Amino acid sequence: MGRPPCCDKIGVKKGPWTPEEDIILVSYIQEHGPGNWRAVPANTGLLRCSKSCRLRWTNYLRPGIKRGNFNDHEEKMIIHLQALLGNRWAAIASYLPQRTDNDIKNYWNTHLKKKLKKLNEGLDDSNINQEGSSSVSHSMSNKGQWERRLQTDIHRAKQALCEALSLDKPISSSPDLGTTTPLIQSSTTSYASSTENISRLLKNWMKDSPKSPHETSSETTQNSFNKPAGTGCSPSEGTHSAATPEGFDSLFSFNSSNSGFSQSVSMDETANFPHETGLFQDESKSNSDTQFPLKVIEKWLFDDGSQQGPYDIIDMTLGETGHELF
DNA sequence: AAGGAGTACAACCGCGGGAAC
DNA sequence: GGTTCCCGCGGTTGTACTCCT
Repeated sequence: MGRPPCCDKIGVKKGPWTPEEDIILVSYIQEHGPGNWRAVPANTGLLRCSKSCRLRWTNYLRPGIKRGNFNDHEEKMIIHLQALLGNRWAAIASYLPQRTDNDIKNYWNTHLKKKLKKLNEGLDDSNINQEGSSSVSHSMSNKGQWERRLQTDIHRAKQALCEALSLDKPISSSPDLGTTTPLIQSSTTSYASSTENISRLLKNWMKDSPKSPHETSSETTQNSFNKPAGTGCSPSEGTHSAATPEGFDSLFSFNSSNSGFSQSVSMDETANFPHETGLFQDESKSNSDTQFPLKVIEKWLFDDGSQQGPYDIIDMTLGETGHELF
C-alpha cells in the first residue's frame, strides 16, 4: 500500500548550502527542470532531503528572484495584501513575482510588523493628544494615500486588461470557456496553454519591452524551465517558469525606469498585474476556491459587465474612499 | 577594541491537501 | 476505500552580520 518512503533521515545534511551544492542542484534542474524533488537527491548525490532541495531552489536559486531591499511600492503592496489575505505568503508572493514567500514573510516579520506597530502607536498617541476627527495623524494620512493610490492602480489595470481582452475576442468569446475567466481554457492541466493566454493578453504591451537585464547568465536556465516540468510545479513555480520570467521581470519591476512597458502602462500600474499572477495561481490550483479575496479580485478583473470593483473589498478593509488625490 | 543587543535572512519543522499505490 | 507519501505552505529557529555602548 502507498508509495515507497521518500527519503530516510539518516545521512541527510542540514544547515547552510554550499556553493558546490548550489551548482549541483542548479545544473541538475537545468537539465531536468524543477519538480520530482524526490529524485533530486538520489540523482545528484546531494546529501539533502528533497524538501530541502525544493526550498533551496524556490527561495534562493530560482531565476527571476529579486533580492535585496524592498522598495516602497512593494512594501505597500505587501502591507495591503497582508491586510486582505492575512498571512498567506504564497498568495501574496504570487502578486510580487520577483519575491519569494519566504522573503516576504521575513520582511513582514522583521520590518513591517514593527513599522505598523509604530504607526499604530503613533496613531494612538495622536488620538490621545488631539481629540476629534480632525486629528488624523500624518502617518495615517500617508497610509490612506497609498491605499487610494492602490485602488486607482487596480482600476487602471482593469481598464488595460479590458482593452487587451477586446483584442482577443475569439478567445474570450469562446463558448467553452468559463464566464468569469474568459482567458482560461477549460483544461486544468497545462500551464503551457495558459502561457499562451497570458502571452496573448500581454503581447501588445510586451512587444515594445526591451530585454530584461536579467537575461544574462540565468537565461539558459530560465529557458529550460519554460517547458512543463511535470506535476511537481507549484503555483509560484508555474508563475515564474511558465510565464517567461524575463517578461514578467520587466512587467513587475517596480524600480524599473527603462522598461518599454512603462510607455503604455505607467509604473504605478505595474502594481496591478497581480491579476496576471493571480490568474496563474488560480489556474494552477485549478478549482481551488479557498482564496476568497483573490477570487473576487480576479472575478472582478475579468468581469467586463461589472461596475463594481475591488473598491468594495478594499472599502471593507479600509472603510474609506477618496479620489481627491487623483 | 570588545562584548552585548538588535537585526536580517536562510533554513528547518510540522501540518494539511491531494495524489499515488 | 484506505493507507502512505509528496508537495506546498506558514510558523519558527539558528546563525551571521551590524550597530551601539
